[in-house]
Amino acid sequence: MPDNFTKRAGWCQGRFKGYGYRLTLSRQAILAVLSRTGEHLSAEEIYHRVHKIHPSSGMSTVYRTLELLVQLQMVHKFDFGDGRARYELQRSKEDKEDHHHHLVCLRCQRVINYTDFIDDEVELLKRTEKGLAKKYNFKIMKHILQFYGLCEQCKDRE
Amino acid sequence: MPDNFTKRAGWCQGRFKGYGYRLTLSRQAILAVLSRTGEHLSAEEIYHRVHKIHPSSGMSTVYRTLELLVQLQMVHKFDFGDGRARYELQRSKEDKEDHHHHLVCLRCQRVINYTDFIDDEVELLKRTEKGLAKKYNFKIMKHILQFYGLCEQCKDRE
DNA sequence: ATTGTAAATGGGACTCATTCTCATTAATAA
DNA sequence: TTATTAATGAGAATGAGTCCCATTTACAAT
Ligand SMILES: [Mn+2]
Ligand SMILES: [Mn+2]
Ligand SMILES: [Zn+2]
Ligand SMILES: [Zn+2]
Repeated sequence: MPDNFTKRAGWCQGRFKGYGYRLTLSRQAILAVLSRTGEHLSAEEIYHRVHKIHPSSGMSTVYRTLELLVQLQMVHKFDFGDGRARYELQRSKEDKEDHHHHLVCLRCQRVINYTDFIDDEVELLKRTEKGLAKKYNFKIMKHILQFYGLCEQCKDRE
Repeated sequence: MPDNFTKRAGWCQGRFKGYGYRLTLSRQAILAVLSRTGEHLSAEEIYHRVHKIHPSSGMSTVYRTLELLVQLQMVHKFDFGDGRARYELQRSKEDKEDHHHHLVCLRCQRVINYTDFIDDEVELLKRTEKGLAKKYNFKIMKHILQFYGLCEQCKDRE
């Protein structure tokens, strides 16, 4: 009986192969790492975890693969403002349960996924997108909405 | 009769001095450049324009001054996803006429300021911030909301 | 105007995330 | 098995931004 992580990794691998790319050991390891975490990992953090599974993988491959996964929309790439990109696996393409936004602590870099208010937000964003697209004749492809501040642990410190 | 740009630059200089900092030629030049543009300039672009006014200014000073201006909230720093920060003068601290969000072209990097829907957006953001602050005991200090896509000129190209 | 002083500067060395290059390896189809 | 060619890993290169420090400059006090 495979656990959820393993199942998810398997599904990802299938999807990946479906696009016609070769499923190498490095790529398997990267997908495994992304599948089994809920964190927002940097390329370096991913590299370290991949290294435990498949020590001969290199940083170049990690970057290359992440870039590819982002392009295939299997992974989301975020910039939380600390100078290094973060990556997060797209869980269900059929959104709803997966769709969330982020709260980022400016002090400890903790990232909280939140789904509260998402419905209101999504509705407003859709409306805004439609209005902007028409007024500026702009094809909107994505948006970024993030809140920054101090988390519970950091706001009282020192 | 000083034009608007000159007036704005003068106002900025006064504000800057009010904080107790020395008004050097480099700083004057940087404020002048920011005052007379509506664009979202990178540090390098600012450096080039400053160089025309005051050729002996260096990049270090441009970066240092921008950092200071951001800290004083006289300038906003943005990341539009192309690997270099952009800077924009805060025009009126008393918001309203100044408050806007951004539409960013992924192809030509053009940035459009828009104020449409701003009221709705601001209201939703305020509500969301309040809810998140309570639920996650998080002190929210700022947010980022940006739309990305293809501008009028780029969407039809090839 | 002159001077004393700390603030600010400029330029070049440095950092560090990411990208590039290229000789070698390995996944897949035949 | 083998041929093909995508993918890799190591390390060099890139480039935005930061840091250091000897020199200069703004400006307050004379
Ligand atoms: Mn997330
Ligand atoms: Mn703007
Ligand atoms: Zn924190
Ligand atoms: Zn464009």
